[in-house]
Amino acid sequence: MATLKDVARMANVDVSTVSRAINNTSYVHPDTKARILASVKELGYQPNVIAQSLRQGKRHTIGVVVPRLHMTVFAEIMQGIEEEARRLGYATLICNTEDDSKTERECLTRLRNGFVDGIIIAGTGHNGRLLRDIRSSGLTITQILRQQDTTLSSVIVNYENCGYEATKYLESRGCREIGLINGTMKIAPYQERYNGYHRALKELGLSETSAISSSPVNSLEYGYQCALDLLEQNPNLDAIMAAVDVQGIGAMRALKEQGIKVPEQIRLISLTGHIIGGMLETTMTSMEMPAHEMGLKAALMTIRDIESPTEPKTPPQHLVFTSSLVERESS
Amino acid sequence: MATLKDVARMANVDVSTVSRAINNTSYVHPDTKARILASVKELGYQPNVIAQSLRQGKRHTIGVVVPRLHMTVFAEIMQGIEEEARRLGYATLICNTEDDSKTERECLTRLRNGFVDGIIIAGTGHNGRLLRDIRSSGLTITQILRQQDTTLSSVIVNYENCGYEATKYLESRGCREIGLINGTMKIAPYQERYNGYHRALKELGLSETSAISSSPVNSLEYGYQCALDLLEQNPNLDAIMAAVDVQGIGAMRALKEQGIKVPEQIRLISLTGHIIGGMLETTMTSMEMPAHEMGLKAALMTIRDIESPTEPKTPPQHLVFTSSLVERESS
DNA sequence: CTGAAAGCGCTTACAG
DNA sequence: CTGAAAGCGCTTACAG
Repeated sequence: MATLKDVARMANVDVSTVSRAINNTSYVHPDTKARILASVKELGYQPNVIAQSLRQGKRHTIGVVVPRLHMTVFAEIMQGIEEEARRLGYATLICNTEDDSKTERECLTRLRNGFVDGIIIAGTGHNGRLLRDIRSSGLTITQILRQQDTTLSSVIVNYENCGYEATKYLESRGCREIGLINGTMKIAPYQERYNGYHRALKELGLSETSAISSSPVNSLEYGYQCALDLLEQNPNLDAIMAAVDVQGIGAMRALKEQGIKVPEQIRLISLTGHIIGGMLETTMTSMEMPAHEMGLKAALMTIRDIESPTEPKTPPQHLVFTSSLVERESS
Repeated sequence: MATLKDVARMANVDVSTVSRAINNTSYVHPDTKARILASVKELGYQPNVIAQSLRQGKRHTIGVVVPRLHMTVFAEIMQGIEEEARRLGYATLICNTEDDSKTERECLTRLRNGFVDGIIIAGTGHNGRLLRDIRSSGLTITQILRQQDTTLSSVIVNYENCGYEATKYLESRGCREIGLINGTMKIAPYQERYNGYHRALKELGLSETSAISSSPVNSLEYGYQCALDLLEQNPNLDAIMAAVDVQGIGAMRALKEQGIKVPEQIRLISLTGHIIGGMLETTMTSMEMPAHEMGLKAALMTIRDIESPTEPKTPPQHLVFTSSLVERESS
């Protein structure tokens, strides 16, 4: 790769002049500039972003740390983040943690040491200390979808309300034995969805049936397994709420194998719907969040904070969105 | 963030000694070392990888450029790549292009200028020149799944055979009017799947019915639209081959809406299956590739080449895998 | 065993 | 309008 020095030599000027000509950072005589740009072109010069970063202390890059992208709402959020970041001149680096706290720690450690100016994370909840350290070392951190720490900014959904509304909806459709497929309560959204479910049941005078399996939470198998568990726990089950879409898909398969008809015998609803719900053989009713917009907002908040000149950084901001019910065939 | 200098000052030694102590790069007196490590701990020192990279000319990072992760086989390949990279001490940065050549160019340009030592790419086919430039500037490039350029290494599947075998299989199940949902022929795998399909039809004396829509190739809508097109083109259609899973899911929905039974009236097969196929209401027969292993191999090839001391780099290597048929309910 | 110096490729006050 | 110098945070020959 050609460097500034090579260009300078070829154009017979100092490297500083080349830098100025390329970045339009101060006036350069048109003739000189022309000569320089010709050399740049001939050598195919490309600035080394690593050197720029080191020098400027800014990398115009944000890191995004998510549990999974595959078949989850994170894929949609990611698109929003990328779109907004691109618009504002930032690149994005994605890291998958598979909801493993050790992997997450590795990702965070790598990102903090110079790769990025800020981090958007849907965390495992196990690296709270590290996250606060990173924050206080000057990087911007925004929590997305999972608010594990109120001292850090966040863009989330009112999950409690989401679980509450879905339960009320099912009851209004005549269901009395409503089961919940959930995830570990250590992760905020799962805890809150459960709270909403619980509150609604109490108000309605209904009793609880819920399941948590041991497979990775965001998997089809998890939903499949949990659905079978629910059926065993409660033979009179007449509705299933799945925390996320993939669980719902797995549950649908389990019901099919048991010869149970959806929605005739059991109504099914996903609490975190995304695009696939409308394209299944039996389309799935779901609570849907404005994922794309949430991504946009998270990117905007993050970049604004990165570029804010105030020190210490601005206080944490919390943006709460609401999911809305999209009725389809499964309920 | 604390720097080497801070640690050096605190431990009363030179920065070079700190560097040596931390990296175990030469003997340091145990007492000095202890003092240094104590300071490191107290200051919470973390090396700045940007500075390390600039200095060493190596970043121990590979970039992965893919069209999409969401609901595609790339998600699975990605897991393989990440697993192997991690094992070998490399980090991975993912870039989504959404199969847009402009976005792809931006990603590549950003990555080349210092971010990574090598790139694994499933390309759009529109930046061949840029890729060769990057290659000749010293970065390792490995094509995954899409071999657009034989002068660059690749890890792919024998798509021609895949299309051929699937067609023969459907014929053996009694199908005579076999439709193909494909993607743009400019992308190698689509062209090759078509070739295999075509070859089989010719051998069997059957005629062609195929569809390409205008939505993004990897989308549910695309499959849905194409299925409707196929039905219109050929009222006697008795089988559909979808290039990828999401297309197959969309097609299944279209058939359901038309009141057509799968597999009784139309058999359905996906040429690029992954995990979701086994969890649908009607599980989907598909040709499956060893995606995880392909990811491992791509990462290994890439990192081996990065670390190979020979200059110019080793000649391109091509690894070809074969898909195998997994029979499920849809056929 | 450890320090002083050079340098990775840039940018940016400071002169002139 | 342009050059010379310093410095971002490291690593690594070179001395001693």
